[in-house]
Amino acid sequence: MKKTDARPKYALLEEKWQKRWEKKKVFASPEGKGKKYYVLEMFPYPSGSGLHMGHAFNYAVGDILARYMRMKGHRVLYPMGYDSFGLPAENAAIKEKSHPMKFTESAIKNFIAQQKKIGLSYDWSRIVMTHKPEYYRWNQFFFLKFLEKGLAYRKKSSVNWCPKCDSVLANEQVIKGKCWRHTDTNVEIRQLEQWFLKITDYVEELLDKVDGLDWPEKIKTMQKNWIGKSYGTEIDFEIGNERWPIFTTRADTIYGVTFMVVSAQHPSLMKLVTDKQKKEVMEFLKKIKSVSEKEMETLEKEGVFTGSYAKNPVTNEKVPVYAGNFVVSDYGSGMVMAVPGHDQRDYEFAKKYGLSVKVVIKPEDYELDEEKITEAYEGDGITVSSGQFSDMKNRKAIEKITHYLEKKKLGNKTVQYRLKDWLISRQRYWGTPIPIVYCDKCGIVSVPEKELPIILPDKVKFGKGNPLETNMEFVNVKCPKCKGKARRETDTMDTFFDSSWYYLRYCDNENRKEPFARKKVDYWMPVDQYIGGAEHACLHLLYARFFTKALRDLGFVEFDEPFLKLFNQGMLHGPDGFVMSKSRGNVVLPEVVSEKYGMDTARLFLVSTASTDKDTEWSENGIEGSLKFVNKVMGYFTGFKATKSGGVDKKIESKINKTIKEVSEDVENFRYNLAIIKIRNLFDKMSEEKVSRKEAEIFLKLLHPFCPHITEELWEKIGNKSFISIAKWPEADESKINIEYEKEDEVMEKTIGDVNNVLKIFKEKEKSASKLYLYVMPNEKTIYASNLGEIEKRTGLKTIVFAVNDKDKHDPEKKSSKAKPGKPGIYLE
RNA sequence: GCGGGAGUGCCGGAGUGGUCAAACGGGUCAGCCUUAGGAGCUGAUAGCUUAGUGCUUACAUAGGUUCGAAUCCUAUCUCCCGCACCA
Repeated sequence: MKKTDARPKYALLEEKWQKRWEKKKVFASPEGKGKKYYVLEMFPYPSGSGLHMGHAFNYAVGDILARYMRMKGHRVLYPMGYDSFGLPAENAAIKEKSHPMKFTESAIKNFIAQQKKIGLSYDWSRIVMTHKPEYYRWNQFFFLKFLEKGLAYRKKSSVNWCPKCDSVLANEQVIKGKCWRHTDTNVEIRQLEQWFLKITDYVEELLDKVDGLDWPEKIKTMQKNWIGKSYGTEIDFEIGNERWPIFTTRADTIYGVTFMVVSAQHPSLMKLVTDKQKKEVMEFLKKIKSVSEKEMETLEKEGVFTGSYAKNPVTNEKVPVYAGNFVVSDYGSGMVMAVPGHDQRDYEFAKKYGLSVKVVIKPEDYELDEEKITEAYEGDGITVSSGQFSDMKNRKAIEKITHYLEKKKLGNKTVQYRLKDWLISRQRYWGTPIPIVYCDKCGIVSVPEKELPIILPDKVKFGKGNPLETNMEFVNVKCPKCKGKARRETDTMDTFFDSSWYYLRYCDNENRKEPFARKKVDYWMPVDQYIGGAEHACLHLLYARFFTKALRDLGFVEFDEPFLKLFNQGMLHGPDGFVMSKSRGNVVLPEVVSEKYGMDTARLFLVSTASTDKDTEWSENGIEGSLKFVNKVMGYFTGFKATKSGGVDKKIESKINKTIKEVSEDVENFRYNLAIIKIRNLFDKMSEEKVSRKEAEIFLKLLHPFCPHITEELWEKIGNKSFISIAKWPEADESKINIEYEKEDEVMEKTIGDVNNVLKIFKEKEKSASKLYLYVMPNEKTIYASNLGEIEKRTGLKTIVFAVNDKDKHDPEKKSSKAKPGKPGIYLE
């Protein structure tokens, strides 16, 4: 019962300050002179369930930094907004027979209220919501600009289709063959005509500039892998009378090709299938389609002969062409040359279908016997049985063979990327309408800029298919060019389009004439510190980088990279050990925690258990400790009496300056947990000594980023009229830091420890003592004397200090002879 | 399979060549205060040993480098995360 009574005390206080901050616009961030600092958290998708402790943790991390930077004297831009378009709102609305608009706006309201309760120092006047026409009209605007520039295009191709989303997905949204939102739903491949953004135009820059970013290595590696650059050779094989290009990184093994494999999903597969083989191939295709999800992971390599033969361009040998389930259709050209001697997958396939294995590379230090090998040799070595290319290092052979092919116009050196163009069409309602009209006469026609925004109509029927198609007023339009009958594009944009530039809109969120004023963006951008989870490594973070580069080339911005520094805060796990999420049902709500302990306690606790970049499991086991500390601080300042000036304690002064220095460094490096330890430590020292008002204020300032509400309250209580939120962060005076004091403390600790140890032994022997005699070096006498109170308190003994050379000291057992510098003789009685 | 990260005391976790039996918090135990305490304060919390000492064993496991390792190297095991039949 007792534990829960923190709420009334702190709730009122929190509310009071939150209101004052808002009323006085303490966190407004106008442009101006002085250094700017842009702290940004990935804006949330406003889900109906509101935010939980995991979000609170994320935002607390940013808020602490923002508050620190503000006090440091920077002009801090710290905004919040909502990624409010998207499928979940649409689905939830359908389920609850509501409208996504209604659903979303109430969710946002709820989010804002919750975030305000956490005490986050956002400049709310800069709010951005992507579902508002004032925002998404600029999506449409940018889309048209991209189209003009050739960065947006429409193409029919195999696309990922999620049957549960009822929509296509970008490659980045397909995870292990499943939909990112529906992890139990297999993504299907469909041939559709869709809108793409040419992210591949920037593939080289996206790859190159990753290295220069101050981002976690992990994220950088993930992006690089996603882009997946590999060097190789494109080689034409003749099948029938047609040339079929394939991609390989191992041109050196071309003499070892014994068959070819084309992807079973290859769009032109049937061209290769002879009449005789048709039946067999069809059966095979049917079979691999029915493979369940589970089997996908351990799938055996399977295939079927197509009936065709391919001519090896170097050897002129004819090898059979198989259709196989292990060849990826959309990488390279969807067909591979198979070299079972030097590729394990090909080897397995060859063994299964009785195809021959040829060794054309042999290791330098041992022999390979074609007949006896049990696996492919994938390493480097010397080429053998390779005609004019025999007897050379295989790496060299790659060059030679490629060169030979280039000369004969049968192939060329190429680079392959895994990255594909970004598919942005979605067959769903709750998103930005794509500003395009299809005219029978004129074809694809852009909506003129001055007609923007194309407003997403309210009235649609949800059910099967794309809801926008049910609103005829929306669909049926006049062609902007010929004024004839035309049909509006009903696909909407991927919401990652929205989140690709929201950070720019914060800089000038109310601009009605343009997406943002160049001047303002120049002032604030790039983002100095971006904070968010790692799950966006290959999604949002990649798209946003691409967008920035595209906008740069369109003349909208001047910089290359949007986010200079990225910090991945750890995931907060629920009490059950799993990542906290509504769907798992293990969420802990900030309101509940705040009610029990107060928000400052919760904030303090969240960032003090572990380093903020590590995953943490939520448990209230330790929160009592934070509450105790907050209570102690409150108590201390309630009865605070400053010493009159002149009574400055050098020791405290040293400690304070050291703490300022270290806490500043810790905060700047997200070592909040360590900063808090040092703040607590300082507090312990301060509460033992006499402290001036200035010193007390420094303590409050150090604590403020973590516990903004109580520090405002106490700041006011000790006589300040302004806000501590915008007070100046203390500067450490390093000349005042004296390590001698620390040593003194250590000596004192050691002595107290020794005394307690003796006491313990006394107790075991059932002896008792009430007096402590310390025999110290003459020059140390004052140090011990000044710490007498401390010693008495912590040992519970009446203490008398003698210098070893005091003549009339009480020393019946001659313990004074044991004394050394920093280590007094001890006698108990 | 590839890539990234991690394994520390009863627990959460600091610490990345000596100042380490290891910060800080939690828990537990003991003492004080007290009518009582779930509040506060003090101490203890690897083992043995001792009037404040000394020793042994410890930072996943096994080796190694070093005057010296939780910290560096090698191998192994375990866990987490990302990618995954990319030719």
